[in-house]
Amino acid sequence: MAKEVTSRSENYSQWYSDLVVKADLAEQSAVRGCMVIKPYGYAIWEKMQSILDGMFKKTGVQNAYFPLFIPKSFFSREAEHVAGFAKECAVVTHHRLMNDPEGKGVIVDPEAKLEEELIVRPTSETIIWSVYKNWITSWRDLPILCNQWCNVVRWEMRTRPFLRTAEFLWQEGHTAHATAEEAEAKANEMVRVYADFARNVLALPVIVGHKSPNERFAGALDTLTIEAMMQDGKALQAGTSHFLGQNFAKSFDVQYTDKEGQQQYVWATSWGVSTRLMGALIMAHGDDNGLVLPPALAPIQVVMVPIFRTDEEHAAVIAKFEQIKKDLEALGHSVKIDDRDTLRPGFKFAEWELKGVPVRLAMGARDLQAGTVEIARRDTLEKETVNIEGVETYIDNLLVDIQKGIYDKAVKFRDDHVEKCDSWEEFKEKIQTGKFLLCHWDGTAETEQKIKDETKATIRCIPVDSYVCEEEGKDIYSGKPSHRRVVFAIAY
RNA sequence: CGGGAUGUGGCGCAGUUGGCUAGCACACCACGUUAGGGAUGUGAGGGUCGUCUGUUCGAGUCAGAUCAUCCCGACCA
Repeated sequence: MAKEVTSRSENYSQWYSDLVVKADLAEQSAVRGCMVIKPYGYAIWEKMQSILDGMFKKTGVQNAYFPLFIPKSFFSREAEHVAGFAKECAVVTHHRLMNDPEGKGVIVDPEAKLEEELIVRPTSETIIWSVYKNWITSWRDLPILCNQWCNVVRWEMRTRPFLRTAEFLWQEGHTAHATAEEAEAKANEMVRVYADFARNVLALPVIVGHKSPNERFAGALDTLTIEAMMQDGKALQAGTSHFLGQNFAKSFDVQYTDKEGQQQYVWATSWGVSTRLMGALIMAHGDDNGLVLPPALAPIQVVMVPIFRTDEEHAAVIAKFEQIKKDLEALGHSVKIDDRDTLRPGFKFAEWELKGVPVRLAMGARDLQAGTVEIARRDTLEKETVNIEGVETYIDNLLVDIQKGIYDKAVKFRDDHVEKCDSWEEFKEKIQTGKFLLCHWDGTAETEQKIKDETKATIRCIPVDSYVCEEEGKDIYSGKPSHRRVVFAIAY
């Protein structure tokens, strides 16, 4: 029987696409560059949402919702911001359809042309700041800490499931503060939330750092990022948090009266993560048998597959499963008994592996006799048979183990693929083999651009927690003096 | 938008220099035997070949146009 998933070694990108489809996460939709997220894939996204949302709320952030459509004129207020998005927007020009008088089908009613076009949001800064203007008049109104879960549309020229789709789901937080310090602290706090989430829930060992000016968000003074490494050694920007300074406040004239009675512009941040996190998860942990979900994220943590010949055996196994299920649920775990009687056990094993369920139990006549159950862990594919007594405690511990195992494996992989590099010749060669290279950089956009032109590698970040390397040296390309190393990699 | 490629049942493909009722594997449906790692036998159903126009006695096959998709760039979370 042929493998469902193409081997990674052949073509990583093909492997990834196959995995997305075969694991029942998503499929291509009829709309260019968009995808249909299927129930199983969406359950994973929902879980991400609920965990993240809880983390946001602990920092005082509240959810809100702003319109999908943004009047075109809003975009003309922040020049730098628009430069970053104008090229890739979907624009609504009409509001009505009509029957084609010439023949079949419907056409856009030319009478229904909008006076002002509406832009389908590529991000909501402009509309949110036009609203914030009315919300903020006094220092007592600050800070404003809002987040919205929504979809956005960017008419990308090239799309890829979960990593870059024309429409994607995300959350975008937008905050307004009285002082620069407070805003910067918030941007920093939120990137920490992302890093914690990535490491503890997604088991992704991300690198936290600042973006170089070239790679910054349009309109930001500083962009913080979490950068993850995929199994082909390429980088994926998994989340960003921006310190926007007073750019948006000035463009949208958002001022407050301070305690001294002076008019002041507010300071802003924005931060977001998207369904791209799903892509990160798949590419970082998946193997040739399919998805590997960390227990903290898995919508189903334990799946149970009964093996039986007769109705009596079936009933006995299911009864045992029900008991274990109850015990596991009492410990807060999500469990599924796969009681489909039309499929053979081997098929179910393969299917649940494809879907990445962390722990699988199998029980048949043999086990009923012996009072045991077979436990398989998805991350290592190891199987063992344990006594049914106290199995819930065993699984409880096993899930913790698996979570740690997946993370540790990813950390090891990353550490094995990060190295210092001080020779330009070596750089050109090694960067193509899927490595993060820690190199000196003279801090100029020119050098960064030249390196990008010659090798496609970009500065992923100037790290602030892992791989921090403050030391004197010479720029790898220009030879000019440098005070620290930065992370170079080829990115998705 | 530049370079390359592809459109044939649900998915993946074959279909030669135009020729007869468009084929294969998988999936689907029915029945039987099976069930500890993606079972198997028999039978059944489903496509008008992306779209339009042309050439021809005859077009999935040739020509033109058009639409769509994919890959490689530029752009980007």
